[in-house]
Amino acid sequence: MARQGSYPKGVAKREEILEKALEVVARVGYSGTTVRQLADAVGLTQNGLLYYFGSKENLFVEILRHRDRLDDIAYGGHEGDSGDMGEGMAKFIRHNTDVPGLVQLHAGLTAEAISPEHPAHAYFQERYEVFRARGADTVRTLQAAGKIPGSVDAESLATIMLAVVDGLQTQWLYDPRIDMTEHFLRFWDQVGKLAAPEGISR
Amino acid sequence: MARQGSYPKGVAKREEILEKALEVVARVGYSGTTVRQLADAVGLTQNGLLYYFGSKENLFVEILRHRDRLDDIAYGGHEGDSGDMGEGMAKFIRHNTDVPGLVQLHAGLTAEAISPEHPAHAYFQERYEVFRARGADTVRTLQAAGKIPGSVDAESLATIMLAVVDGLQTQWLYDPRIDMTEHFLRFWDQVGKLAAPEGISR
DNA sequence: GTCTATACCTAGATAGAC
DNA sequence: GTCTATCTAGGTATAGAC
Repeated sequence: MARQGSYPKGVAKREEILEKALEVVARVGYSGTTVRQLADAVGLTQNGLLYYFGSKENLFVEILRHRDRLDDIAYGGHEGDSGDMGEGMAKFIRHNTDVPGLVQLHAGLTAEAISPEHPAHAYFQERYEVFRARGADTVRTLQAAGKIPGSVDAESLATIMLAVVDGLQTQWLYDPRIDMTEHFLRFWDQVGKLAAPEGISR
Repeated sequence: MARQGSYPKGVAKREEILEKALEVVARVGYSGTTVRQLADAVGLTQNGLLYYFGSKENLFVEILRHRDRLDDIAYGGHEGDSGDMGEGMAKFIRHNTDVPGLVQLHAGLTAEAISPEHPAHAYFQERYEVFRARGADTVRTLQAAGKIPGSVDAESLATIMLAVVDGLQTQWLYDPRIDMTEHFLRFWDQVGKLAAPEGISR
């Protein structure tokens, strides 16, 4: 079907829209942003823009996917460095502090897409699953290395960690004085202490 | 100004609307619910309903306040029983499992009301503050009783606990197989273990 | 004080011209 | 690939009946 975007111009415009949209969302906030505003920002009419993404929701999902790709490169922390799981997460959180618009978009869409019919539902559902699975894997690696006790349930810890990150972001959005990174590190510290309580090794 | 609702009939109708709205939201979901549907459910026109609450958002905030009052009575856990902080929370979470519509409403509005201009913003902001303060107080009580080490920052633990609850709810909304209560209890268990690591008291 | 009817506005989506 | 025109849905404001 010769997918749209196969022509250089279209591809470039798509990119431009993604970039600008991010800027606008960052400034205006997610719920406040309308398609028209975004269209204005790139010199298109509403429908000129929708031609590229089909719908508002689709555009926003694309923004998040775009971010995921970038983050995955920057903070992926795939191979090897699982010893620094906490520090990797902390870096990621710290980075998020600089892009409140994105965080708001993420939080907003997450909530909106809870109904299974929502166009963005699959994206988030899958994202949660992937992150939980990855997290659990890393935890198991840490357990094998003796950094986390084997008694801890890997899936559960991964789930809780994700919850902490999500939850802290919400609170931060309501009160930017809240230091997400610090709170997360305190949480992670406690997890670490479980392995080596009060300097007693066993 | 002779506030509306000073007449018995109005008061009763308000109650009825609140109840029915809850039912509808529970069934249709938050984002799917329209004012017209709610109006139909209580045998009013759209504007007949809006007469009572002014706007859609206002109505929803009222629903949440209403729930807060009920929950506060049922799971408030104010005086004395702070020793069971975790169990109290767990009960609350377990209860939420039975009212997914409410949880969805809460999650949806929380995200939507992040912009400071949103009519529900103040409600959530204040709620977070109150819950953090209350939680921190309880933590301090537990510390005084030696159930949590003094080295833990009470505010931080309260913040994290709130985050865990919020975050678990989101994941649960995306996948009801996730056992929020169990995950929360695991989390809380670990907190407890910090005080008595591996049976070593100090 | 309680409620209806009407009219209005915003915002997203669709169809078809260019 | 982009625009104009048009449609629809849903929330809101106002006037006034009961």
